Amino acid sequence: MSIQNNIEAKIKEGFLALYDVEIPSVEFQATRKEFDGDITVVVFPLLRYKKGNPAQIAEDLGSYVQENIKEIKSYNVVKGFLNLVVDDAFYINFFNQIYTNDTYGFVSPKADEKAIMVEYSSPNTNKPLHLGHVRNNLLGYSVAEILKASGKKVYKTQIINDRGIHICKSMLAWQKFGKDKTPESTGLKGDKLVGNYYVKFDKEYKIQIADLIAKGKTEEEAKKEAPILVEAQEMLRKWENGDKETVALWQKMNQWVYDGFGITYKNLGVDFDTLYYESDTYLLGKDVVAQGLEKGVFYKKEDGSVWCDLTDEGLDEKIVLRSDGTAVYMTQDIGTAIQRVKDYNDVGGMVYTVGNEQDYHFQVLFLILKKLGFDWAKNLYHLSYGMVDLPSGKMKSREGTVVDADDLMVEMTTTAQQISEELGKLDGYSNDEKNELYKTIGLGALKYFVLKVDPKKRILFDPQSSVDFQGNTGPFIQYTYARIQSIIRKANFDYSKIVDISEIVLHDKEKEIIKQLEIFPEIVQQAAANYSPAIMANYTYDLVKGFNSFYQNVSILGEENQHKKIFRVQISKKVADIIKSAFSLLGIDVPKRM
RNA sequence: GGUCGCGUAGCUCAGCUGGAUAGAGCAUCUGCCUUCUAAGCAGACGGUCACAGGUUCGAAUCCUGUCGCGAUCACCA
Repeated sequence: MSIQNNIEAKIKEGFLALYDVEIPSVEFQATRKEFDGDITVVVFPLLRYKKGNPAQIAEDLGSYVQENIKEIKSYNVVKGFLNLVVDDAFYINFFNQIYTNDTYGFVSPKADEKAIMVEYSSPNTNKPLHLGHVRNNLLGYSVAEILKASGKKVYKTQIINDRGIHICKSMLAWQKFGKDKTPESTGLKGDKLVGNYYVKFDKEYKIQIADLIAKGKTEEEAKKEAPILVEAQEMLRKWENGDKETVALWQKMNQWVYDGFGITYKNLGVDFDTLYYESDTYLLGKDVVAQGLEKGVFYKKEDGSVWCDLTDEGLDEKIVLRSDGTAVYMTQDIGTAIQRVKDYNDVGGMVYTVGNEQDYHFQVLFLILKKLGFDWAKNLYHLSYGMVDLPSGKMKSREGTVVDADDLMVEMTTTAQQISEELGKLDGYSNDEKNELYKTIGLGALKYFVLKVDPKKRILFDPQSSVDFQGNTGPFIQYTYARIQSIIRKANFDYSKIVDISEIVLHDKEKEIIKQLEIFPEIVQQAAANYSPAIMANYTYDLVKGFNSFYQNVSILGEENQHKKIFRVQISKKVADIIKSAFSLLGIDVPKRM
């Protein structure tokens, strides 16, 4: 039983004994540091059950608790707050208990529990990944890892948007303007090469529009009639009809893109358990629509199009099948969701990592799946995140105002290298080891920068001022980890034995750290429940701040009392372990030195 | 216009399932490397928690309205 549960039970018991009234719950908070104590009982809410002076009630309860719980050393009352001082022995015991637990804070998945499928990344295959995708990837990966740690079985997946008019645009432009160019011949990453032709298409398209307008067409007409667009549409029709040449070209260029993406994913450190391709799934969902029609979930309009009426739910009517019988985006998403549960029959819920411009779409999708009667539909979550904006505004691929994912990672690594070289602490490291470290630090800075912010908030990224390496940053936390590794390397004595409670008196800083360690399992659960890597990031920062203060103010290896020395090394090691665990949930590596 | 989200220090963000005097980092300014890594520590400065009402013993937090910013409301994806 945790100390808090124990106190809660005794407060209830005491309340009954003192006032003959039963209370349903007790409100706790950590004691603010300007007051003496560890745990605080807020008495105000109890006044509902027993009228009186809150300070007096606090006094009575404090006295009762102190007498009945041996870990409560003393108490004091400030207004309606009952501050309880917990005995050192409790914290030392607690620490001893978790010290050797390598998976502290993590819950292993239960055999009979349903799995969650987490979708993220889901790029279009006509252009390279940019900073927006980076946020998506980091969020999706991290939430998947956090869910795993919280005790869920997780499948990571994506739906690759590998078909459609936008894909045909880059295919067509390549055919027209770069037929002999390949990743091999140009030395370009495949996704970059293909992306260049997507931009090229847009340029050509704009020229043709201007041309048509000059010849007297309206802008609207020009946009529809530009020959290059008409050709792209024709190409899409050919693809849909299975035209051999078109399909072969599509396969070739998509493969270039996949090879490029593969490199980016590897560098970013994200992975997937299973992949879905839109070219396989875009026709799915039509049967379901037919079934939904029978059930009366959908209805048909005169022109043959099928709709779902969501006006009762405060939403609009939504089309689920075109009048010509073809699928729309919504049809496809309905079909894909169902397909996934068919493929992985232990899946009981899904998380979709998609930007907040699609909030409405997912609201509708989830509602429709519920109406269709799928029991897993209640466990669908849209992990909606804010856009990443530049000081100049929104990123636009076609206009070349994007921050490229590969370039960004290189820049971060270079910055890490510059700082490391200035500090010059890496004597004895080989070039390979150094380069590996620069990557760890650079990516750590980038990932932490992105993940520490609440997902639903938009991020402003200024390439000029770039990402910090000091203060509340990834490298700051990595640095603390590296320092602890240094202590462990230097601790050339046996510190494996558990320290006896009677041998030491806790330093305030040590107590702070143990309290922080105590809440780690709760933080994992909280981060999972809120789908929020930011909660994990901010926790780690608090833990590290506490440790640094300890490190700078208290001697560890220089401590003369052997018991204290051992205990301090153990605390340091445990903090390092938790940093590593917490950062692994954010997808961030930690270095042995830096 | 309807709907949804956001608005906290000069800047970037915590805190939001209501509790004590609203916290960090960056920037600016003071100290601290003959002692375990100064990417650090200790401190100073900095606030009408967008605004106005309401609920409550108590509101940055919950409710209503206003303003500002963003997204969305396609037989596009």
